[in-house]
Amino acid sequence: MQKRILVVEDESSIRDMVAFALRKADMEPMLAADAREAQLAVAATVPDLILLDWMLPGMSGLELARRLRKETLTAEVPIIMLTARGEEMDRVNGLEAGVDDYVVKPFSTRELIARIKAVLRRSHGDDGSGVIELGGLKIDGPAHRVHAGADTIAIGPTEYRLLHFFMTHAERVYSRAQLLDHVWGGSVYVEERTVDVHIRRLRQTLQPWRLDGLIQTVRGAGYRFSASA
Amino acid sequence: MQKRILVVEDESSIRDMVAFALRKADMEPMLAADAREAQLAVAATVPDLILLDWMLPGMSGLELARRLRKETLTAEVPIIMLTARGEEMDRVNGLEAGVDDYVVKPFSTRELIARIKAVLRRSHGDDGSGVIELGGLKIDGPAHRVHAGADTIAIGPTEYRLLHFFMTHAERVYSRAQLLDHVWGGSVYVEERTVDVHIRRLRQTLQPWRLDGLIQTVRGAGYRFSASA
DNA sequence: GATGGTTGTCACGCAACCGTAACCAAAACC
DNA sequence: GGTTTTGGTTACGGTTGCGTGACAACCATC
Repeated sequence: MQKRILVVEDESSIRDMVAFALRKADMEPMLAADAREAQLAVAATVPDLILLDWMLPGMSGLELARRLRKETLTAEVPIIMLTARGEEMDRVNGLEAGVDDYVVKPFSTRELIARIKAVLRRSHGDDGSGVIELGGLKIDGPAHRVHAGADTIAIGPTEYRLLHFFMTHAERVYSRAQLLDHVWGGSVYVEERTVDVHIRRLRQTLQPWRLDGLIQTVRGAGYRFSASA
Repeated sequence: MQKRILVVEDESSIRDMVAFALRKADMEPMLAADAREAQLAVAATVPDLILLDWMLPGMSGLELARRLRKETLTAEVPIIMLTARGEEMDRVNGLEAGVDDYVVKPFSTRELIARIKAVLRRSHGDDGSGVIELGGLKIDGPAHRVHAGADTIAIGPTEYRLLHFFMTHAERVYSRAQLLDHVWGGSVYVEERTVDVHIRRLRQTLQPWRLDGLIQTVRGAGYRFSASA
């Protein structure tokens, strides 16, 4: 199925270049020059991924990312930010806003496409219905349910959000700080070790189905959900 | 290792400017004023990257790009095109001809060098997705994993950081002090000989896959990661 | 206001990991 | 051939990071 990519970029030459590269890679570009246009576009059709320039007229890309994350429609849509050299130090802020990846300008179109595909692959298993199945575990977004084979797994709210984040971002390591930002929402302050405890609880609820191995510890780095080994 | 960049540009002032910038960035310029000179130069020495002006006397840069793509010698060499403003609509044809990137005139030398480096990085196993493959070893940054073929290699935190640094800076010798700086982070003080021990440990973890030879000792200078022999 | 469930924090313990020193092997130098 | 320098290898004490169990605070429901 063709993926729809929303490109929010005020510089027309970059926008056109990206649009062409997307078409060539069999993806459908949606173009917007500023935050307002972006919001209109999103209201019309929800894209599969959003490509967001860091600097935009009116509202910064970061601010727009925050708002999109709060909207129900776009909360789950992955975001890739385009940053110029020297804006890199702000990655920290971006990760707090729930940005999935960064591409530093100047970039080659191949590099950009590779990143987009990587992010889409990560949120893969999601066929658009909101149901994801990975490693014998099935999470049903709309129904807010978790299944292992025929069984339904009883799971608490935080555990559910954590698991959902992991399954939409599989095969990638996230630090405690990143998990707090993505799952708890950057605004509240909680101890980093709290993540450990919830990881433990999640593993414990998955244990009866021998699925606790899906959540792996990467010493010194964080945690990873992985269906392989 | 010095990279050879073939510059095909009929305007001598631009050619000289680019040549100067390349030398400053530790790259070796090869100069050509038209398509014929370019083909002769390529026949003599295959460059690592080709910088091609859109407008050339005799044959258009685009046409030359197409021909170079068909030659076995140059089929894999990345191409960056230089286009004047207003020629932008033709990007479409360029991308179809297998051009890797564009730089629009007028450009700053800094931007040009940045683009060149980005494209070279990609042609060196780094496609921008954070996964690098060199000498039968694959390191996956986002997943924080190391692979040899189908196997996943278990590796400790410091070993991982060391390997990651080596693979992003292959074919170059680094002293113990430099490695401490880059891998440990300049702030903490540790003995230089500590590096030896971690090199040893890294070699040991790679040994079962006969990949320990990738890390070479350069007596009196330091260590080097090399995929070639 | 009692009950059951959920959440964040802490303290403890264990295993993995790290840095250092000491010793051994191999070059390089004279 | 002997000495010096450089790197390889090993063993070990100390530290750190993570898993775990316990617990108080909170919330909703009855």
